[in-house]
Amino acid sequence: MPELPEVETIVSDLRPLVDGRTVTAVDLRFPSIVRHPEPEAFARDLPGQRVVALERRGKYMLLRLGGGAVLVVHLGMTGQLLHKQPEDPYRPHTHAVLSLDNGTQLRYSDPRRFGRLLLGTEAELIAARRLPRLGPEPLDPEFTPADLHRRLAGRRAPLKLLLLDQSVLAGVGNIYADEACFRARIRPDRPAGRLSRERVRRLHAAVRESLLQGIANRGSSVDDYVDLYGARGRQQEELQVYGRGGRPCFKCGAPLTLVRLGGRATVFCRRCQR
DNA sequence: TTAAATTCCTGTAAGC
DNA sequence: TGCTTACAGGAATTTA
Repeated sequence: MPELPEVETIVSDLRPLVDGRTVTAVDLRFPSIVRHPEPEAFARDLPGQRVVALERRGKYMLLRLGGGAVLVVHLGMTGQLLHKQPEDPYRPHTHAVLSLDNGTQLRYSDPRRFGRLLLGTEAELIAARRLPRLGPEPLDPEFTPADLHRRLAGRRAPLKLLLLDQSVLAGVGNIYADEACFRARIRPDRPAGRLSRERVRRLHAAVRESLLQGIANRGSSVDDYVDLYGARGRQQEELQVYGRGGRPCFKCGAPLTLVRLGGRATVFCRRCQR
């Protein structure tokens, strides 16, 4: 699943390849992957536009265009953005192909189609409710333990569900939420608003460390995630709890507990996390 | 405002 | 072997 570290890996690889390039053609092979504007307008308006900056916001990729609009890519669960030559064979479920003025292509494929492409100014996309208001960037130096404490205060939902809530914190998904809770030694089913300042401070550090380790390892390839070139990340080899329900905790040896929180598989260690 | 449930979608794996 | 079924989950939407 592409979460913050996976999207960050793609954006930083994509930057030197696409920054300054102009989109010359758009081929929508599955038009409804475009959620804004109408696919016809998307395919008509994007060609001729030059990419002037690439950013990541939460799990969203933002390609800023010369005209003031932004091309937004969200990978959903199984989305892949691949950098290809025109003669390379298409992989299945390739929904959109963007040709660039250096002769290369960006291809978007997504079997489950939970991902999306958007085009417009940020104000327009927010007004159209296509871009949600996102919480702070966890790796922003200005994001402090006090900020996190304030955002969790008064909330009775399980901690894990708030870590997954993109309006509370942007970019954390199921993998890094479980990993951060383990690293912080906090049970993911604890009511979020009941955590002491000390525990929130630990959680704040744990979230950042988990994400930074993921970036350093070029992401977790537990399912379909690959980078721009189709290569897998290495972070899945470092995961302590995600996907390991019933298997022994690497730290204490006790079998890890698998529960369901908000419909999400959640794994933690009853002995190490309290 | 918050929280929980539902929906979308298909490849994969488990079970019979 | 071949079929059916359950499961994976990000985020929008709906309901309470």
